[in-house]
Amino acid sequence: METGHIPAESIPGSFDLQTTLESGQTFLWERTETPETGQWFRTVEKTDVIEVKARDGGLDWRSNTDPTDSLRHRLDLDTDLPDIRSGFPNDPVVQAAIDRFDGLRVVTEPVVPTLFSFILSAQMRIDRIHDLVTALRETYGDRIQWQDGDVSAFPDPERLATLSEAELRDLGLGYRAPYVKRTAVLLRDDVVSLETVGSHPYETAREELTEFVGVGPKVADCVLLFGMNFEEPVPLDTWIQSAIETHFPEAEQGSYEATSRAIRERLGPRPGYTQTYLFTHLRTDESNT
DNA sequence: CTCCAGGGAGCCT
DNA sequence: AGGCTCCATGGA
Repeated sequence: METGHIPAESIPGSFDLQTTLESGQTFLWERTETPETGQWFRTVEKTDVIEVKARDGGLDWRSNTDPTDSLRHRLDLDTDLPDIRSGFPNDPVVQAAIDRFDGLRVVTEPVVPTLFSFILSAQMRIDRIHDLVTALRETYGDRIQWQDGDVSAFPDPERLATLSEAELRDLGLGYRAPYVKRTAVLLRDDVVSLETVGSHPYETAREELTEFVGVGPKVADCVLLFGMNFEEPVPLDTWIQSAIETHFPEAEQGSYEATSRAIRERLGPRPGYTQTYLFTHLRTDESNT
């Protein structure tokens, strides 16, 4: 096992590890918390196990490989966060979100697990999405040997494509079970290439992602924002729709496509970042203003 | 009991 | 293109 540290001085602006990993952007990390060791987060990327812990504004890490480059990319540690936040619109609810969440960053997680995660996300609470992603990992993912017992990687499309709809329903996926299987087949057979999608402009890429089953415009936006490093997507989920009604009523245009363009214009140069702050704020604020 | 959760597919006009 | 209806599951 290797260990190391990513110092705060190398990160432009602050970083809140827990909020970033537990705000519904990614479902691929497990939190392990003990009084002796503190709060660690663990994920598996192919055959690499990566563990991180916040310390002194930076990150301690433990891994079976040097994860520094991967972490900097996944957790957006090279982005000048104060610069991003200063571009947010001068709107009361947006400013309230900024005040509450200091070091929230928008992740770029491995795209295939992100795609399946957000297919599962339809009409589900965030804790349950994480539970289902974990169930998929632990039931059908490859085991990677690690310190105190094995850990599980997210199963690849080839594996998921071999599963029956009934096997997926047994995990609690409900009506999303056939979506997962059919999308896995499309990926396995390379009917839709994620690499090609990623090379196209935002709206084209979103349209192409909806060729997967269980992927409409909202899920596609989440995949582009949290898995493919696009800056434009503003996923219009129930929370953001509600925020539009209350705070940006003129952006409501009837259709997803038109409303998406209108709200994007109102959220500054990095709409996806603004959206993530808004979503995290509204979802966790009881007064809901 | 009802209502809701980071929606989308299938089918209708 | 746009509007309906149905879809599993678990928690409040």
